[in-house]
Amino acid sequence: MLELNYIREHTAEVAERLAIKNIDATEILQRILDLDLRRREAQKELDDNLAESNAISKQVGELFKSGKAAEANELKARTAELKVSAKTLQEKLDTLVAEQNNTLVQLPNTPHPSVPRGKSASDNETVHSEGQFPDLYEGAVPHWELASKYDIIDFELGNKVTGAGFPFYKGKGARLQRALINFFLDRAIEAGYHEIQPPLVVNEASGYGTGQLPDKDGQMYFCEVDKLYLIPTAEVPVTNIYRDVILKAGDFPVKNVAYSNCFRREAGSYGKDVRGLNRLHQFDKVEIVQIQDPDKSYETLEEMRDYVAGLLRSLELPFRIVKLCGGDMSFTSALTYDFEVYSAAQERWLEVSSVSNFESFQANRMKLRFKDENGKTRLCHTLNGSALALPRIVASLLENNQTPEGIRIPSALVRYTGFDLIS
RNA sequence: GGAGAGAUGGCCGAGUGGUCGAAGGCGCACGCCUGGAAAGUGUGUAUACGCCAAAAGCGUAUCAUGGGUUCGAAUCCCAUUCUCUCCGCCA
Repeated sequence: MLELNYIREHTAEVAERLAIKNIDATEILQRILDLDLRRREAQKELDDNLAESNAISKQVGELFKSGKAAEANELKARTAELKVSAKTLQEKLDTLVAEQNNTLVQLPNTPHPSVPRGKSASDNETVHSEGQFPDLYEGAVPHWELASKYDIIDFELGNKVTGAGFPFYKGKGARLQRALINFFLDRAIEAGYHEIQPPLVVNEASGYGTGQLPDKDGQMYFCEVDKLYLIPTAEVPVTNIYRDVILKAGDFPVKNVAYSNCFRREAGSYGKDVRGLNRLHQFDKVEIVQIQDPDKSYETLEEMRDYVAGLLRSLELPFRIVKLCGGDMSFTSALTYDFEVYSAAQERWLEVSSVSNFESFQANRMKLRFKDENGKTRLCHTLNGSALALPRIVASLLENNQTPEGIRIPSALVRYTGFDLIS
């Protein structure tokens, strides 16, 4: 949620930045300002009303104490009137506040001025690419075929036991999963992140805090009886640790890392996008989350970007970094870098990480604040990134490293897998 | 799942109808003391919104949440949520 005060003082700038996301916000911003004006007016009226009745109550108490019951009863008549008007004024204020909030939450985050304009993924800007496409031998196949050839991932079994999008990992496939998780966690800890094991289900307030609710609730699995949501990413529980928290300036940067299963309904997805490991309902991901001083969050974003690039380099995967254009960015993000690895047998780029700065957008929803050097309470900036999401990494590892003898494991992983070839 | 107890500030904890945003303690910040530190000591220490050009100041709300009683509620009543203890079940 954008900050009301910021909108009030920088209306034109907010409109300009939202235009990068192809949103003409002038009307809605004007509506927010109008509502704000009316809200303040209503609050003033109500406050004055309550102030008067508070004052009278005090007098009444004193009169009773000094035995002047008659005078006290006279004053009581006035409070009866005030009570009625207070009720009306309160309702009016509540309506205006609700309306203002409802309008405010409809606005997505303002993109950073450097975000390229554009409508769709094709307008994204590739800012970096690295690594060589492998020369596959004649007879190389996509990962789903490798999975069954070496019996390491079983999609059929997943279909039987649960449903599509819930594969079993078996033998060296399972071991590879565990190796990747440990590798990613160890690297994050070396980089100064604090390891967290979060709950995999969260309540409604948490879903709201990171912005999955109310707009994207169809994406999450929901336990009706307990009113709990399965997390679509560890970002949700890990960021919500700091809901309603006021940090000290010295606490920055807060760096947490969490491995978790992620659950996504992915309603409406189909075709080659969901083939094999390309899109699952349950998958593994290591997520890095930082909370930072607003003045330093963009430095931190670059640091996180370099960190993720380092991971892909270690895995010897060809990748590119894409700066998302306004039209392709998420609702909550101010600047996002997507990382895509090249999966050689499918001959396509697979998104394996998304690193974003949310500025104060999530913090405002969550009331995540800090006291600056002057003792002023301000909103923090939040950032997060996948480091990394496993399935597509596995897909490209399998495809890119396949040889007639078997699948070669990159050397950085061997001490985690305990084998260097899947055959 | 059954029975009971409880929810107060960063933490502990007092407060059963008015003068309570809330005693006391701890913690924290700044100062004094000290060669330095500890101890001691003094002051300060919630959040949001509003009024004001702004600061100071003032107003309003907030003692789990929502509603009610009352001129007046942290305090009384109702509902909800959560936590704890005991029993049952269980990795």
